[in-house]
Amino acid sequence: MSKTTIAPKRTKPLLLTAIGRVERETGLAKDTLRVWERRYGFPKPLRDGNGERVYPPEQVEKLRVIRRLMDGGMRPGNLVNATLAQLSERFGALRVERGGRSGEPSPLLEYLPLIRAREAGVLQRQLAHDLMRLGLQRFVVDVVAPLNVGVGEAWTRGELEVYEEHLYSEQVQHVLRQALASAPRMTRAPRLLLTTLPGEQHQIGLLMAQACLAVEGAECLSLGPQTPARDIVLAAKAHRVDVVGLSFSSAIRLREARAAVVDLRKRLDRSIGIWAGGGLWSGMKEPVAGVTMIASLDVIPAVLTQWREQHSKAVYA
Amino acid sequence: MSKTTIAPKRTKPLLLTAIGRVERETGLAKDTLRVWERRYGFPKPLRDGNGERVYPPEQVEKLRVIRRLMDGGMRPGNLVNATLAQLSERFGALRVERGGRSGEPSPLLEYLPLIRAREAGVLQRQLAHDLMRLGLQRFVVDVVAPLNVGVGEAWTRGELEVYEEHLYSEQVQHVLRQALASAPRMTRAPRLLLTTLPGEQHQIGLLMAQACLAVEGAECLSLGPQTPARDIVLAAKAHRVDVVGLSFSSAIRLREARAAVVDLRKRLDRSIGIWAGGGLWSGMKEPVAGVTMIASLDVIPAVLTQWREQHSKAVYA
DNA sequence: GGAAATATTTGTCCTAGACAAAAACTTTAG
DNA sequence: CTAAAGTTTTTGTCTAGGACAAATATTTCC
Repeated sequence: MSKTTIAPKRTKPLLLTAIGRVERETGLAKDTLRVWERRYGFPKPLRDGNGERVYPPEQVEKLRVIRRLMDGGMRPGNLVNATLAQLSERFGALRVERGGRSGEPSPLLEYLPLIRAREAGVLQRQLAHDLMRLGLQRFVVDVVAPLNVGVGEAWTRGELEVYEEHLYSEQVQHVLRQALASAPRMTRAPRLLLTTLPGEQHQIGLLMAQACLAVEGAECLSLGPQTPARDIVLAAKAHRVDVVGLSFSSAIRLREARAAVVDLRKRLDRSIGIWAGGGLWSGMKEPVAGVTMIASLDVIPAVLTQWREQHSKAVYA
Repeated sequence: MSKTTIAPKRTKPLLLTAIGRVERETGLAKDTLRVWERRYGFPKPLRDGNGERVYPPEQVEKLRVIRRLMDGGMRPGNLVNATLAQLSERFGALRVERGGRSGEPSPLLEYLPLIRAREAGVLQRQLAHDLMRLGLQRFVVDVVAPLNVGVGEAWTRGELEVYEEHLYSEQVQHVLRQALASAPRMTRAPRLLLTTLPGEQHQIGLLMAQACLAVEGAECLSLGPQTPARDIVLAAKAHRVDVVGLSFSSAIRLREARAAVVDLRKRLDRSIGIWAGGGLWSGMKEPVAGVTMIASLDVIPAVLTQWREQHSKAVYA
């Protein structure tokens, strides 16, 4: 290189975002961003001195909105060439039926204002209060679970900001962990290893499951979120667990999740059960062989009972 | 298409892994995997019917080991053409000086056996005991922080499995959250918004910071990990915080972290401070303008005091 | 010894084409 | 009118090989 590089060589203009960063911020893969540009003409990033894409903030913002509408079930083809204003209007049209049954007195009505008002303290106290009132089991099933669905939907419809959802998660997690810590530690069978697969970040599903299981006396060992399949196999072996429990929020693609579970089933010793739970499976048709699907927290006690019956038979027969 | 597609079209052979999954499992980008194949001849995946790469498990395993050695500072060029056995030997040669000062009576000696023995219950009791004995502040600074570093190093050297580290994290998190819940909730200035940037998953750093800050009476609001810059800005505004606190483990590249912090500084109102903490910054030379770097939890009280002094001056002067 | 210049290594980005899975739409049968 | 079966469109992910700058290692010079 010559010595004429006195001028700063690559001072990226203020706030323009490279493709890698856009991928991280929007969750849209680099390949996807490029193919949209080719097909739909949006996004249309500027280019820096090296011919590399740089995205102005408005485009990143619009991508974010599109992503959100897509999470609600819309397809990009119709979205990319709409204006931001037009996109905002479409939030109302999002399908709401995700959870299924409605009409019940949802805790959402009570809690959503608290989340919206950003009253972290009040929110936490209300949660703690409901926990006291209902007991851990009912609190999880009747309050936290539907609340989660509701918050997810509200977010999808654009009624909540990301940070409001983050704050909510944090409070719920705090309350649940506290409750778990004070719950008596049982050591009845089955021994369970709880975790999520890589890509699934939501911890709350895991905590809810742990709570329901702990209440029923099962011995839980949680690895936290995102354990690679290989390490789940190793851990299950090392800790001699009877069952591996996996949690899936509905924020993940059904196909991928299915494939991952099938893969794990292949790698894991047949004597170890796999229980796959979470909102994701509620819409599923065909089950995976050798895997118990738990579409709702309600059925955990039944699944446990069944396991214990089968297992005691196997042992004493 | 003809109707001769009676034979199953694309039954992926058992346990072979497509490039997307390898990316998720090893953390190596698709581009990187392809460029290594071109340059070094490893990995050398098979091809499926469509000419797409499928990786056999041994290669994925080796990639995982390589990734681990690279996290310890080695470079791929020398690693990719070594056998698995040769790679194992190199774990011993990893640089150990990361933390800097050593020779202190490390809690690692006491705890590592517990983690290794997979005694979740004992581990948690020991942590709780030390918490009682030392108080939250000292517990965090003298036990959890060095323990974290030690566990990270042990993992890097191949002395711990991923699932052992996961289990450790989960226990520590539990104990810390419990302690935080029972700590009195102060409402003294400054108001802090705590979170991590996208890509930084480690929650423990965040919790440690929260603990140290809570002890000093600062009002903390944690959003949990991985809040996009845009949402940090919105949240800081909505909650009228004085300072945004960010935690960085050393598992992230310094350059990217720096860029992200600089970017946030640009977007955030100048009246709102940014405190960037975590193991990552201990090796840093030049600070970022307008950002307070907190290389160690020790200095949090001092930083708080300083902020309070400056701020009271500003208000009453 | 240490600083400066040079060389190598390495990750990320580029283009533009291909194809299969999923979704939407159309047709056919009961 | 519903349901199954077939067709078309939409969409994401994969491919190849080239390019380049940042990071790291090595040599040269004082």
